[in-house]
Amino acid sequence: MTGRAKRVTIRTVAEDADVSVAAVSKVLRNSYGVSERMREKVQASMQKLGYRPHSAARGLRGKTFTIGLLQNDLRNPYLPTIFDGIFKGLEGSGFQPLLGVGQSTEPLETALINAMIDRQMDGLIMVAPRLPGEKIEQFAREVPTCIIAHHHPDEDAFDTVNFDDKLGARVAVRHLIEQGCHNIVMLSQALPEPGVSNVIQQRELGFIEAMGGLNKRPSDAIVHGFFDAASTETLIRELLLKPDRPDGLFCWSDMVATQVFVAAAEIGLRIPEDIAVVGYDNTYDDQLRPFGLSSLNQPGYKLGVAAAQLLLSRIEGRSEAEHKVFSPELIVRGSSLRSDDT
Amino acid sequence: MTGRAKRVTIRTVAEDADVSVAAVSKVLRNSYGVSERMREKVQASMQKLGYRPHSAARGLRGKTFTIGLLQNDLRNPYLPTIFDGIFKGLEGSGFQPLLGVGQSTEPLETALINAMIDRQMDGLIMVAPRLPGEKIEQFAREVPTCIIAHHHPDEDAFDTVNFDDKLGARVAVRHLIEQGCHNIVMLSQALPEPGVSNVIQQRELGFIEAMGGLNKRPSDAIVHGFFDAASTETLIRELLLKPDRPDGLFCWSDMVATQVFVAAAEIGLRIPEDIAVVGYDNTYDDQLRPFGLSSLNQPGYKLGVAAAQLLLSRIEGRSEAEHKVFSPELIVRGSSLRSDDT
DNA sequence: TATAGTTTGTAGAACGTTATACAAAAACAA
DNA sequence: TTGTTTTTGTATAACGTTCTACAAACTATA
Repeated sequence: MTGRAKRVTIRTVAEDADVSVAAVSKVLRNSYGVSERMREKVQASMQKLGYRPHSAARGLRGKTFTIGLLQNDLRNPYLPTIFDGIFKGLEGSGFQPLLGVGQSTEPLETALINAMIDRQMDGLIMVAPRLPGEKIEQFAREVPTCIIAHHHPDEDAFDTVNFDDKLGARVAVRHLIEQGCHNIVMLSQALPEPGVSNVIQQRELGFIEAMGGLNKRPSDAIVHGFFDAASTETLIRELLLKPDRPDGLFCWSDMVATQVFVAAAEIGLRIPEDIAVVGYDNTYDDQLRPFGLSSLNQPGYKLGVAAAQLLLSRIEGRSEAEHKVFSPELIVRGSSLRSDDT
Repeated sequence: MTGRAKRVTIRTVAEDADVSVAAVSKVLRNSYGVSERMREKVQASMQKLGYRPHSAARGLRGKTFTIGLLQNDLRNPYLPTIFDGIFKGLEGSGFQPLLGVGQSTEPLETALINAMIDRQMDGLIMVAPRLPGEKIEQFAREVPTCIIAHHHPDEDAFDTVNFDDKLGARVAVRHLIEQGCHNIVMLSQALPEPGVSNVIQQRELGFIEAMGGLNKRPSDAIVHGFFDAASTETLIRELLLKPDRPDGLFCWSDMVATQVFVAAAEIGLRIPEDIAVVGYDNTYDDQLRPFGLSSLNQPGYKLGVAAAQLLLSRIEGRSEAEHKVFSPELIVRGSSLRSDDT
């Protein structure tokens, strides 16, 4: 009954406004050489017919006005703040962001980025990609690219936006030392493929630097969790039950920090008296307030806005790379604050 | 230095394999009329040159092999389970899922869906859309569509996949009554635009049904929270501090339920002794175990897989609508379990 | 009034596919 | 052999845009 209506194309508009197809296209892209009278006539027709440009067709020639966003972990509560920033930064630019989920493996990530390039997207923002630098560089040569949360300070094929992860780790360690911790351990995460560009690796490096003064082999002071929560939990339990269990724990993310809370409670260890805990990302601001988790605040929103702006300017033609680095800030709460009178 | 390499097209392949463009296209779509010898020759060339079809170009004629996913709330921890299911269900189909974020307002959602249609996507899966039924129906006539978590049992323009939300609410209320609660309140959420298709509304309806026997006006028994966490928190506090505060709370989602935990702890109310709490979605399985939140389990994974399959079959040509409804299951934990010996 | 701009509009090739219509070759039947 | 099918491969018109070249109509200048 309701016959699939024929799409309104640039041609339909041209006929309706009684001008050439080329004219309509010009109006659309507001390029040089259209009289006021014509512009109005054409715009009226577009309005009337409800014309919307067909981006697949556009893609064949020029832009698709689409930005590809690469994300790996839908569950990480830190990431939405980044996306909020990206959306904000893209608002009003006419570019439509679309998100692809890489599921944390290199082949899937590669396939996804290829898919985006095949769909002729105009720019890419990757959040914490798993891909090695050379691969990203290769892609970046095909399409304007901006990377969030992956350190490539010397790269010139693409832009990066980061918080200073080394600094964050150093600040955390210093704080734990000030609180009287002697046996500080970092709860990190095993990387599928290690590389200094990785945010976690950077935090490890900062941790090692800051621990330089302590008499402990760094390798012993870093424990690597896993990607799935269950195995990480076992690991945490083991760590907390060891005879020489740590009295200070620096967690690579708030997510694992909450797991520590759970495990500690079940084992009967007090936080911060028995173990002081510092997390990372300052998520869970509302939801887990009673835990009072100390954490490094690094508003993802900032990253997102900056990335969007960089990408837009690159699409506009900029070709020298820019690398933005923001500084995280330690928010001290109950989980690491011991009364100074011991 | 590294000149942007020219893209390998179907034409390049044709030349390399020394056949016609049409032939390559046929191989690509494995359509009728290709000899074994030719198929091999062409595939070898494609392999050698690393050919990848250009979907923007494809879109101009036929399919783009892209599925649009509509999501509204990146922060809801329940949704990733749905997406896992969708990804799984789409795996190996050759369709690439891409996610758009609607940000919970109707105009943005409409714009987003239009953007997807303009990009010539082959199918749409919308998760808990804000759009009214007629609008969805309109879109569904342009492109195969499947809706998750929105009840439209009589619709025939698109498919739906849901858990039975009324049932879940009824089960929750019955359980609370069995646990001796007399003053049961539902903590719901204000809807931007109400409609029975909405999941939350359905839960309210189920709640009212089950409360039928109790001597309280339903309108008093349902409290509506807000979209932002902060205002909802204030509301919860007020509710818990009222002289006739509830002794049983049915929360529309685990997210608000955790807020209740926080507020109760700060006010000094015990769960479940003072208030029994039942949540919805059974998220936070790992992370909040110590809270022991009773909740309605409704694995999103199932929804996702089913939706993907329905969509694929619709793309294949099915035209009669299908409406799948699964049953949620109450998982009883400490937050609502009172020892029976009073 | 010529001549040289400048402004306004149009034709039409191109982008990388798909798919229809058809020609050529091979296989079969009489 | 001759005709009839069937198989295999090709030429080419779309699809909806963009954009370069160019023609036509004005304006300004000499």
